[in-house]
Amino acid sequence: MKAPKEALDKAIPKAYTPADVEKRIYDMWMKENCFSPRKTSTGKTFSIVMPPPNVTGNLHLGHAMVMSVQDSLIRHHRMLGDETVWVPGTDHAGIATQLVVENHLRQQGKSRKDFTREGFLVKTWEWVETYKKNITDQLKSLGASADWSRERFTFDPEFNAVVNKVFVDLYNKGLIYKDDYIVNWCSETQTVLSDLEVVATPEESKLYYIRYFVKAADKSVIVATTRPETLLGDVAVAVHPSDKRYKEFIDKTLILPIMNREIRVIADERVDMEFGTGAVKITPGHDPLDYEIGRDHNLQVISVIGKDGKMNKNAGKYAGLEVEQARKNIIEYLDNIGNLEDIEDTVSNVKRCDRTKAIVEPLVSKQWFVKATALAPEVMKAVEAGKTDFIPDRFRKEFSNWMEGMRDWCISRQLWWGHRIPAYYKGNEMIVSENHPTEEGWLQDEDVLDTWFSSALWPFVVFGWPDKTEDMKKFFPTTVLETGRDILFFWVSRMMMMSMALTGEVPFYHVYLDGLVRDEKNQKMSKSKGNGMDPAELQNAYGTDATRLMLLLGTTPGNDLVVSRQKAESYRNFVNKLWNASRFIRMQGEETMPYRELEAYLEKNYAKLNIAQKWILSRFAHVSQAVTEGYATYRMGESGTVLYEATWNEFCDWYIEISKIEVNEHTQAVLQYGMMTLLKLWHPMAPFVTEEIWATYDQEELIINSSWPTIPAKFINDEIEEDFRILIEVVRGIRNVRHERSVAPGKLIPVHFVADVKKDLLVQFEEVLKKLAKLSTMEIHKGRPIIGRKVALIVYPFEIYLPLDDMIDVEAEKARLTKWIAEKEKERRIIQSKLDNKGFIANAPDDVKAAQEKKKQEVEAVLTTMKQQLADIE
RNA sequence: GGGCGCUUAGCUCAGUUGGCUAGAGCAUCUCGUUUACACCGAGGGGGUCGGGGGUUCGAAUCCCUCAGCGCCCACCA
Repeated sequence: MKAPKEALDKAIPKAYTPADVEKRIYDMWMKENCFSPRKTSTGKTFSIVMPPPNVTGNLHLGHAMVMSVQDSLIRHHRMLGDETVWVPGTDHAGIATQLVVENHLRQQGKSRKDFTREGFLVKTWEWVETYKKNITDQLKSLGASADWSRERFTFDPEFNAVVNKVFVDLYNKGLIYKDDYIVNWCSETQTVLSDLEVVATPEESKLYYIRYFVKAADKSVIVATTRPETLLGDVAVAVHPSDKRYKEFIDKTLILPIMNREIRVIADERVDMEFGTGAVKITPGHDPLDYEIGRDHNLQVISVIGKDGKMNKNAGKYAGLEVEQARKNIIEYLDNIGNLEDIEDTVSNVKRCDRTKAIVEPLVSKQWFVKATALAPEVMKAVEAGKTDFIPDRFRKEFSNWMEGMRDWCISRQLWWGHRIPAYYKGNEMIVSENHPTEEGWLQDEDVLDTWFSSALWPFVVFGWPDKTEDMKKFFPTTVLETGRDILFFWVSRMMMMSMALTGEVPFYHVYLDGLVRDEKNQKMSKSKGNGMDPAELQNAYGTDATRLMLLLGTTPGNDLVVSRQKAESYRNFVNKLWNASRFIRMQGEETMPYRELEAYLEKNYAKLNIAQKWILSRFAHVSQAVTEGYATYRMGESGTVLYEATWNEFCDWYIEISKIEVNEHTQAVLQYGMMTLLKLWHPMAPFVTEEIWATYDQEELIINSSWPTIPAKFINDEIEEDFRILIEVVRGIRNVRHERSVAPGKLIPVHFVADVKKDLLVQFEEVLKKLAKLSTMEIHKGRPIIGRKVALIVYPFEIYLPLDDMIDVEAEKARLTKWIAEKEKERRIIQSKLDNKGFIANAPDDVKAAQEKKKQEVEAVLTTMKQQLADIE
């Protein structure tokens, strides 16, 4: 029943071309509704909420990695038979989106100010709609098997309603409040930022030493500052209470230069005696620490810098100047009046806006806050109790540390794009309400909420919370949250806080954190560096499956991943290998059987299978277990590596090659079963190519809907695996000798085996050995054959002699044997020393001891033979 | 200033609770037009697991220490 080879040859192209199949397959999955949860037999559920990408963002490789990991988990669990759901969506990304839209407007010569708030929002929604399509299309191109019927947007109207409700609830519970506080102000975006959105970087700057005189005395204190312009807002000078230098000054009154204001010297332990002069000027209006010290000492707050980044009316004659200019003028003036003592070069931490890189000015302002300090303890309790764990575990500690030291979370933003704060004002009255008050005269708060406020609700809002929906019951808490480690604090912590506060439960049982994606030079990829590799480009060049494999294999959770075109290429090659392996199989015969029937058939006929067939089935059983285990423990990188090796180095290199030599009535069944098993095991990671190949096997269902392999226990056969390993080594050994002796590739040579045990193995495998090792004749002896000059090698328990009379170089042979013996002797010594060690005998587990014992026997047998051989040759 | 991570073959990395003669891919060298695949096949070379010390019968794996690199947090003006 040989297949019409030429026909198939034409039908199945020699190389896999991803571009031809990916879109078609994805559309088919959509059409067949493959991504919705299905009620199944296991009774288990598996749910993931997709970290919503910024709606205006472009998908980069970091996203691609996160999505690939999630998709493979989802596909795996779907195949396991769990009721599986992956909820997709996008984030309205307040500040980022607003900046993008403003940029577009700028290119058209317009600015936000040319629009009314409503007009600007209309414009923004237009942009968002086009961007959203763009990003979801990219997600789909990656193969994301998310349930698109559930797609959400963090700023859709329903979401907005929930946000309002949550805000009101938390406000009523005192967990949201409005207060004056020193906040981070970005003068470029004209909004406050949370602590997390501010990055401090060391920058060169000057340290100015300024003298403040004591009132009505001939004494003075010198303070050091990097920001002399804030002097105008000074309300005190602080020293450490135990600083002997300043003991006499405490509670004395100083005259603030320029302003000639009377300020007091106070003592506070937060002052660092080592820094500068040990005396620090206190400006509660423009420094977080000063603000706290000021608060504790009941000091006044004087703001001298306005939200526009200019000196304000409190700055006297400097009012209206840019900060930089004011600084210059002030220093000049202080120098003139003799109060400037010194200027020193220094490096200080400058805080900049994470997004715009503009300098962030600390200033006091009335803002809305979430009382994170009250929410954090519940989260920490849950984490300590192990309700949520972290993969890898080290992030648990990092998370807890951060939670512990957290300050309240500033949630108001002076932006237009975002959930507007549901607070309303009339005169001095304020109400917080889900809906706009019906009476006349109430004006809504102008500010919007930090984007992360709504993202924090994502894991339950997408399931219909606050309603008690079926979905909530079934899918919440979600099984695992996977995301980049860079948003552990931004997002993960806030979801935890909100979830504990609102639902009383953790939002997810596992948090899986990815590392960062880096380029070949080990640099973090980013748009600003211009080294970002575009996933779409890689997908086009090498295929989506190859791109995914690159991101999934050889990685460990939490560790950064270096990507390169070279890597993508090698996975493209692998995908092609898979394709061709199947191509070969399909060229052998057109008949196929449903997977399960095939499995049952092989089980029934197991006894009649040959050794190679039993071997590969056993290997599949073990590999399948290892792959499954990898998924279960969130070590998919390992699953992939194991599979890769099994596919290429075992199935393709050995089994397929042997199947060409040793054909029996079960060959087709084993080949097809093996191939289909591989396809199933690969499907979660390489969905497109596996679905495409699967289709050639004429199965009753799509691979995406098929079940995860559970190889019959009957197929496990450790003894056969061991025997087969020996046969592989025999072949390798002979090939090695041939190569070393430059035996012409096609030349057949005779071989003699000495086999005192396991002779059957050689007999059974004779045909295959002859073909694989290019042997003319094969004789199997007991005891030692006498066949003249020969090359000897030993693959325990066999001795192998190749009578290459015309090619034997006696000296070379002696050298080879001597070297080999030396190596074996060394090995024997190591083993012997272990066995002689009474500690080893007493403490090592039995299987370790038995293995050493066995190895010793083997080594000794080998040594005896080789020494004989060496003597012979001489 | 605190906290964390990394250092294994030329490059990129695996290595689960200590039990190997330390693995893979890419690169490199030799050979090969065997009808699945040159996006291939066969064979080889290459590592005292960053240095030092310790625990142990046994350490790439656990502890201490030093060095280099990287990340996170923080109110040194």
